[in-house]
Amino acid sequence: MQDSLTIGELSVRSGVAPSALRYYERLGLIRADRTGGNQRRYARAELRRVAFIRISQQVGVSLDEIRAALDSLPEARTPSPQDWARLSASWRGRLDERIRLLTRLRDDLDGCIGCGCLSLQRCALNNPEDTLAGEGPGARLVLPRPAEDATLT
Amino acid sequence: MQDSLTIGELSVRSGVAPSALRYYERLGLIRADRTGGNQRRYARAELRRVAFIRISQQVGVSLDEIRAALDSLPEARTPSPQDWARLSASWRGRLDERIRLLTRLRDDLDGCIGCGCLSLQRCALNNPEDTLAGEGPGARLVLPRPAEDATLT
DNA sequence: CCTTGAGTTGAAGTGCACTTCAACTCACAG
DNA sequence: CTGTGAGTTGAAGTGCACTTCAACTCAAGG
Repeated sequence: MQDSLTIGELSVRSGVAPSALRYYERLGLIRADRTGGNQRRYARAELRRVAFIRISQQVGVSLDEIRAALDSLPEARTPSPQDWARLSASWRGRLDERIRLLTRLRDDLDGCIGCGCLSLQRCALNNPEDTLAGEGPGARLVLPRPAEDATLT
Repeated sequence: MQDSLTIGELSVRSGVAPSALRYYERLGLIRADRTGGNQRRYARAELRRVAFIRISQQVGVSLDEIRAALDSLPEARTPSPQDWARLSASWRGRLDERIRLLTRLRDDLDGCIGCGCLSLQRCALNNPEDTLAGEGPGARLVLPRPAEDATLT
C-alpha cells in the first residue's frame, strides 16, 4: 500500500470530485506534494481532513470557518485522534442548535397544521435569539428575523 | 385598518426586504395589485404567503419548489386554514428527514469524538440512502455520497 | 514510440437567493 | 408648490461552493 494518493484516488476514496479537491487546496483546506511531473500526491492524512470537511459542511459550517478550524491543528505532527476529537466537538454546539431549531419548527408546524393558522409569529419565526444570520450582501443561508411587532392578520 | 399593504409595510410585517419581495413576485411566489401610480399594493392574504415561504425555506425547500406548492392553492378563493395546513403538512417528511440526518450525525460525531477516529465511513457519510443531492452543475446543498468501498486509513 | 487515460492550469460559467445601483416617479406634509 | 421619503424599473453585482472548458503535459502499458 502506497503512502500517497493521486487526486483521482483521493476523489474516489473521499467521494469528493477532483475539481472540488483542487478548490479546497486553493482555499488552503488541504495540501498536496508534487511529483517531478507536477502532479499532486496526497498524504494519507489528507483523507481525514477531507472527511472532516464534509462532516463540517453537513453541520452547516462554511468552508472559511472549516479552514480556520483546520488551521488550529498542529502543523509539526500528524494530528492525533484527540486533535480531531477536539475539532469535531467544537461543532457540537452548532449541531445541537440546528437540531433544536428544526425540531421546534416541526413542533410549531404540527401545532399550526392542526388549525391551519400558519401564525408562526408566535411560533417559529418570531424568535430573535434563534437567528444566526450573517451580515452584508449576498445569499443568506439563515433567515433574518421578522419585525418584533409582526402579526399575520 | 386598510385592506392592502405597501411594499414597505409588507416588508416590515414579514421581516423580508422589499428587494426580496419584488424578487418573489418575479418568480411568481406572491402577487400585488397596482395603484394608479404603478405602486404595489398587497392584499393581506399575501402576508400569509410570505410567512409560508420563509417557513418553507427553513425546512430547506427551494423557492422553485415553494412556488410549485403555492401554485397548488385554489386560485378562485382565499386559501382556507385547511389549505395552509395541507401545504405545511407536505413539508413534514422533509423536516423529519433533515432532523433525523442531523441527529444521526450528532450521535455519530459523539461516538467518533470519543475515539477521535473520524471514521465516518461507517457513520455519517457512508449512507447512500440518505443523500438527497440534486443533479447537474452548480452549487449543491446536500452532499453526494462517497464511494461504497471508501475507508479512511 | 505510440496511444490512452489521468493530471495540470487559469479563466469563465453555474445555481441559488438575493442586493445594489442609477435614474426615475409617486404620495403626502407643510 | 416644494421637499422628502417611499416606490418604480432593468441591469448588474454578490457570496458561496463548486464545475466546466480548452489547451496542454504526464504516466504507464503494449
